[in-house]
Order: sequence, then C-alpha cells, then structure tokens
Amino acid sequence: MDKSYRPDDIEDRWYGEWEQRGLFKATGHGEPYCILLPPPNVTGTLHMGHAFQHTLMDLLIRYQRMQGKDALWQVGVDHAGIATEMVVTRQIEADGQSRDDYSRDAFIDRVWQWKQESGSTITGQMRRLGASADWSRERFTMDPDLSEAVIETFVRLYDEGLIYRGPRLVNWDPVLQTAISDLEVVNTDEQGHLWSIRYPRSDGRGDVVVATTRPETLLGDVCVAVHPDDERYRDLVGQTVLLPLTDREIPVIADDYVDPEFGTGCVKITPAHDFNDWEVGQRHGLAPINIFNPNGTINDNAPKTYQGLDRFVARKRILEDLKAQGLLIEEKPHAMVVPRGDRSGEIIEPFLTDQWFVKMDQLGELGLSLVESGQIDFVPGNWINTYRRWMEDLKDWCISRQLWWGHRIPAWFDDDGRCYVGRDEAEVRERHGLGEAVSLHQDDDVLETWFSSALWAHSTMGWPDPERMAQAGFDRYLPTQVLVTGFDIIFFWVARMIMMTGHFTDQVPFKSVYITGLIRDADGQKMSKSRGNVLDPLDVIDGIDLESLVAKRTQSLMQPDKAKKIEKATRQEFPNGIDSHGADALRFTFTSLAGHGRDLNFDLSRCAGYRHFLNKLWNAARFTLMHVGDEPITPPPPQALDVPARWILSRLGSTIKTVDEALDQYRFDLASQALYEFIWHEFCDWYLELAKPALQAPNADNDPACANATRHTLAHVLEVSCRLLHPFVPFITEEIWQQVKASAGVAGDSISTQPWPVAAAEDEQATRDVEWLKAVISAIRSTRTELGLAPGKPMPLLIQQGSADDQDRMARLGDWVARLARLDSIEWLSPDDADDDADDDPAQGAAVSLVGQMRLLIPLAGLVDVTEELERLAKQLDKERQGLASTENKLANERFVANAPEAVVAKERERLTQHQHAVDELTTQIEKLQSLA
RNA sequence: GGGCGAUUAGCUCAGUUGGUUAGAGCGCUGUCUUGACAUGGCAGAGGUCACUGGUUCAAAUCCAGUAUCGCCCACCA
Repeated sequence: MDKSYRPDDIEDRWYGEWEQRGLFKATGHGEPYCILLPPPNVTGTLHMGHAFQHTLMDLLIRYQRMQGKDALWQVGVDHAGIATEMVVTRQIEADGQSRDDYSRDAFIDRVWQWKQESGSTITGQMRRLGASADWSRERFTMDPDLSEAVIETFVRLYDEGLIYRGPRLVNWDPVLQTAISDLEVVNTDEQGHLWSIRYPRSDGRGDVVVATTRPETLLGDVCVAVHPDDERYRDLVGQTVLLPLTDREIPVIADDYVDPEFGTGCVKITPAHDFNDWEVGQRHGLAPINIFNPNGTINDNAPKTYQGLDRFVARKRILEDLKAQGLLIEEKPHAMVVPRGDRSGEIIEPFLTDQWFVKMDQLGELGLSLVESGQIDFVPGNWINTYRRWMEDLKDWCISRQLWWGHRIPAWFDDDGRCYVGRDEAEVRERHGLGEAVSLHQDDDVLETWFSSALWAHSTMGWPDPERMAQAGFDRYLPTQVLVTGFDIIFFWVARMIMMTGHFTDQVPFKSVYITGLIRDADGQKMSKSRGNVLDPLDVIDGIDLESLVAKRTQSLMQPDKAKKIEKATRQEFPNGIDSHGADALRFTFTSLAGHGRDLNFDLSRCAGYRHFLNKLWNAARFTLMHVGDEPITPPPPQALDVPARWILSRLGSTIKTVDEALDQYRFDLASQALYEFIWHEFCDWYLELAKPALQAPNADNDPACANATRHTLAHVLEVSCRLLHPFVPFITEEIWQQVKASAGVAGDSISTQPWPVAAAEDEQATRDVEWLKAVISAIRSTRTELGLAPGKPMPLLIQQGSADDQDRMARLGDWVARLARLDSIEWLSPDDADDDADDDPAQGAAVSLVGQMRLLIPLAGLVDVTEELERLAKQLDKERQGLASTENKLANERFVANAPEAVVAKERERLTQHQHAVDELTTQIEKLQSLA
C-alpha cells in the first residue's frame, strides 16, 4: 500500500468492477427494500443537492444490501420538457440555425439525437460518486412502456371525469409561449411604478381616478369597480365611464374585492389579464377582453395604433398618450410583487387559453388521507404540516403545455372542434363511431413533465401491463421504503405521486419520505450561478485548477457585469483551485452534516478534514497489514485476549450498535460521528498503540500466543470496521477489505455483498480497565508537557496510596502505562514514605498528579523550576475547588437529596469525596513545595 | 398577513426521554520527524448555550414572551 491515501487511484478501479459483476442488481431473494431515485432531468448535471441525496440513498441501499435484504435502487431519468427544449434550441442556434427551421417531427428527432449523445452525463456522474443503483432497470420517462402508462392514466382519469379541458386564465410565459404551473412562478419583490389615470364619466360630470401598475392592460378593461360601502362613489355605481384611448364605454360596478383604503378606492378591472379581475368579471357577468397575442404583443382587440407592439413598448406609448391627453395624473415608485417564470426569468402573463386540467378534489382527499392515516410518514415529522396545508388548498392541476417534447395529449379534434379522448386514433374512432370520412387532428399540446413523474413509482414497476408488472416485481417492491428528496418538490412531485399511485394501485408509493435540507455554501448562502458560489461535486471529488474554476463560474452569466466580482471572490476563496478530495471524503462530509431539519453549509475545509480521516484509516490499515500478513490467522481462544483486545472488541460492538440505531432513525450524522470517533480516537489513538508491545520484539518472540491473538484482533477489527464503514465510504473500504480479508479469515469477492456486522456483548471489565489506563497515561503526559519535560525522555514513576484496585491494575497493566507514558520504571512507595514529616519524602522533589486515590510522582531531580510546578498545582487546585464547591452546594440542598434519584445523589457524593481528596492532596503538596523553596 | 425553522467556542455543527465542570471538526497556541500516518502525535487555550421571565431539587434541554436571521405560502390595484 502507498504511504498516503490517494483516492483517485482506488476509486477509478472499483466502480467498473462492481457494475460488471452485477453486484447492484436486485437479487429477488430476501426481504425487499426499494428506493426510488427522484429522476433527475435528462439535461442535468450532478449538483451538490443531487450528490447529497444520492449519497444518502446509496448509503441506505448498501446498508440494507449488506443486511441481506433484496435491495433495489430503482433509477431513471426524466425527459424534462421545457429544460430539454431550451437546451436543444440553444444548440440549434449555436449551429447557426433557428428553431423555426424545424418541423415538429424534425425537432423531436433532434432532441432524441441529443438525448442519445449527452443524456447520460448525470448517470455517469452518479457512478463516479459510487451510487450502487441497479442500472439494468434504468428507465426514461419517455420509454415506450412508461409512455403507455401515461396514456393509460390520462384516458382513465378522463373517463372517470377527473380530467377536463376548458378556457381558463393560466400563467403564460410569453417567451417560451406555454402555460406553466403556479409552482413554476417565482414571485419576486421588485420596484415598479403606480400610475394614477383619469377615466372621464360618460355623463361629463367629472371623472374617476384609478391606480394601476400595468397601464397597458387598460385596453382590456371591462369595468371600474368600487367598494359597495364606499360613500364617495355611491352615485357612480351603475353609471359608465369612457375608457381612455379607446372608444369603449365601461360600467362602474360595486364589488367588495375593492379595498377602499388603497389609492382612490377605484379599481380598473381587466378579467383577461389578472387573476383577481377574472373573479370579479365572473361575478358580474362581464366577458373578458384579451388584448395580448401569445408572444406578449398587443392583438387585434386593441386600437390599431397599439396592435403588434410588445407589452412593454405599448405601456410606454400608452403612458405618453395618456399624458398628452391630460389623463395621467401621477406616477410614483411602487414596491410590488412581480411573477417571473422560473425557467425563462420572464414576467409571466395571466393569459386566457384552452388547457387540460386534473380535478383535485377527490385526488387531494385521497392524498391527504394516505398521510393522515400514517401509511406514509415524513422525516423530520414536521414536514407533514407543509404537506397538509398544501393538500387542503389544492387548485386543479393544469397539465397541458404548449411544447413539442413530451407525451402528446391523447385527444383528437374533428373539424368542428369536438374533442375525443382515447389511447390512440383507432380507439377514438371505434369508441365514438367515427368513420374514415371524419378527419381527426391530435391535440398539439403535451403533458407537463410532472404528470409522468407522478407515475414513477408504479410505472417503473411495469404498470399497467400485468406481464411487465410481474417481471418488474410490482408486488414485491411496491410500496417502496423511503423517498429521499428535498422539500422543494414536495408539491411538484411527492404529493402527486402519492395521489396517482394511490388512485391507480391502492398502494402508497413509499412508506417514508425523508426530506433533506438544502446544501448552501460555507457562509450559508444559497448556491447559484448568479452568485458565482456554485461548487460542482465532481470538482470537489477530482479537483480543479483555479483558472478552470474561474472560467466555469463566470461563463454564460445572466448578468455578465457580475463576472469581475465573482472572479475576485473565487480567487480569494480558492487561491490554489480545489484539491482532489475523492468521492469517499465527499460522501462522508454529506453524511456527517446530514442532521435533521436543517439546511447544511458545505464547508470545503470540513471535507478536507474527512479526507484526512480516510488517510488515517488508510494508515491504520497499512500498519495492520504490515503485522498480520496475508495468511489466515488462527482465532485465539477467548482467554488469550489481553485487556486492550477485549476493550477494542467491546468498543467495536458498541459502535455497531450506535450506527444501527442511528441509521434506523435516519441520523446519518450521528452514525458518521460514531464511526469517526471509533476509528480515530479508539482504534488508532489507543488500540494500535496498546497493540504495539505485543507485536514487537522481544515480546512477540517471548509470547507468540499473545502476539497471535493481537494480530488476529487487529485483522478482525479492521475487517469489521471496513464493513461498518462501507455504506458511507465504499471505495476505500473495498480496497482495504480486499487486502485484509485473508488474514481476517473471511472470503468473498466484494465487500458490498458481505454481511453487515453484528454487535457483540460489551466487556465492562475491560472497558473500566482501559478507562483507568487512559486516565493514568494522560495524567502523566499532561504533567510532563506542562512542566516542559522532554517528551521523549524516559522517566521513572513513583506511586503513593492508591486503592487495591489501583494496585491490581498497575500490576496487570503497568507495562502499557510504561510504554505509552514513556516511563523507565514504576515503583510503589510504601505508605510510610507519605508521612508528612519524613525528611526523605520523595514527593518533595517530584511533580504530582492525581488519578482517583493514586498520587503519581515524577521525580524532578532539579530539572524543573519549583515555581513552575507550583503554578501548575495551583491551577489544578483551583479547578478542583470549583468542582468541590459546586458539589457541596448541591448536597447542601436538602431538597436535592430528598428529591433526586438515588443514583444521582450517590454519584454526587462520590464526586464530593474525590474533589475533597484532590483538594487535600494538592494543598499538602503545595505546602511541601513552598517549604522547600 | 399566515406558517415553519434557527440562534451553543473565531468558523461549521452535535448535544436522545431534564442529572458530572456543555462536546467534535476546522482554525489557534506550545511541542515532537517516537518504525502506520506531519493529511500526523502529544499537551493546551477558547463558551453568561440570543435575551427576559417561569416550571423543577436540578434547564442548553420543558413552558411563555422578546429580539435577530432564514425559508415556505398568500389576490391588494
């Protein structure tokens, strides 16, 4: 093995091997355990959020696989309608063409071509991360059978009356020219203007003044509304006003939607271009007037002068014209909420179009009841509130999109505009008795991407075809165990999956939903391209030089003027680029940070810390292998195990238990912490040191049985630790395990299919022994350092007092004390020597430390300044006095003694004795030294 | 406007049903190339657990309120 841990060397090798051997395929044997991968966009590349979630899913899958379960990680990719069209359109433009050059079929062909070439970026990256998915079952939402599931779902819902089509006001993206869902609209706070406009009364008796942030929409006004109780305008209601710039007269109506306190208390009503106004128009039977074309220009319903103008150009022109006519009274700045499309960033237009909707009343109730009944639980539990609140206030789901890439809606229109729904044209003709003479045209719209994603749980299990269902293990893997995902798609996806799988299969898609936090940068900022603080997980894994990183962060920014600032910050934060950390270190960072209910700040220095941890493990393995060789070691009889061996085996058992309990509750952070603590601070810091004497000459020659037992323990603990760590850090553990398996007496091709370790019983006696040993050694080391005694120089140790236990332990464990504390001798002084009056009291010229009843003396022999030792003792005394005071206070409180559990009081009493003893000892020692000085 | 969460060491975070003198990593200080590891060892420094009250023998932990920050949802022109 290399002296240093080099993740790139080992990680490359193993993944291909695992996949080739088919180790990640579901076996079909044993208790099933299935996780669905939320299908990433086919256009996507792995970002931190994916890497985090995939690490957790992979950990669970590997853990369960090792438990002997039939672990299936069902993966796949989403066709992502809008995102994919944007990517391919951009590519077409880069080729010097325009999208308009393409027919629908030609465009779709081009998308498929793109998909074949670059649609697997993210799955390649998942492999780099170590994701142990069953790639043989990888699916794409537009695979023929998944498309069949989509059509089937649509038709059935339509037949059940749960899908309908109709003209509705929807969120319209004028750039992408498609409807988008409420969830895809981001409401941003922006500074706009509020204009006050005069509408003259038809009867010539003055005018009314309305305030608006969107003056161009006045072309579509159908009335002016006032509050019914508003005294000021009582006489106006029922009258008409002249709509400026047009030749229309519109009524004044009363509606309590109007807030009389705001502005003038008069509101212009444009039902075709505002959701509230739509409601008002409906209530008063006023037909909406649509003034926009789909691309956001003014249409023929407006006066000629404005036709064809872009909505914002039109706004400017209208304001000028109003001003010219003296109808513009005031313009003032106004803070407002502007709806923007999350894909295009454009201002969204409420727009009247024919769209398809799924009725949500019945499905919503079902989705709610499946969670309320406890069939699905959320981790952390409070997310159920978010889910509940949304489900209780569902609006019908607009599922049609005016795109080309996606599942085309299975509806056909005849020449009279009558609509027929069916699985295909032939079925439509048959169902509705339409002969060949009737010409049919399929609806041009496609279904939004989330419609097919909503079926993911059962469509990947073969639904609706019975044969495919049997083959895919529909009955076996559904419901799946846990869905790991971010809160941001609870509405988009989680809720809809629950409703759809529930409705069509009478099952829940998953039993638990584990909601992860968001990955932020080290300062808690959201990672975003525009902030220039995005970390690519692949760069953390493989490293990247500074120039490439700067280039990556400053390329194709929406606001190119930010490039300089981003470059500067990047150069400052990563003066040497980013080091290679390896997939294992990144994974361990994620699991360590994965507490509940909290976003996590990704700090690269923490990732480096875990790379160091893996280096530590690597070197512990080197040390072990150096001593254990590669032949099986005869297992020693239990009585041949020395105290350190019994201790480390006991600690290993506790660690297994802790990890099991933590993972059971999805506490990845606690599990990681326990492993870190065990490997570094117990196995490396103490056990390896305690094992050395037995392994080295002359001890090893004198006591070969002990040496054998130690070697066996080393190999065994390392081998089990590898298995324990494997779900967290699969690569390094495979590498080490392959080398230690022989000496540990274990056989197998790969660690990933080895059994999960089982915790042995704790060995309390060995634990207490080693706690004592550590206390004694630490006390001596501390004394030496504080007095500035050469750390490498062997010293003698004298011991006074001490209990029978102390004496017994020192007899059994003294060799280890001497070795680890660098002592050349240990000598018990007879009680007489401790007499205060004795002139030859050895303690007079020694540094003293206390462990329980024992006084540990290191003779100073004039090596050390007495004042220094006095300072050290004074410091200790101070600490002990504080402890004593706090304990005394507690015990002096009668109610404490009376009410606290006996064990707590007893503990406190014991503590009192110890502090008292220490204070006495230290005081005596200080007096002695002072008399000497 | 409604809801959720957070506030613990310089930084990033643990702290389970209340019970030692509140822990870890990174950073910091001192020291050591000791035969696994300087990506390291050993020893240290560093905290009024946001604030104010309350419950309790006992509060970082439970309750109420306050402050600050963050997120989600919401129709005010």
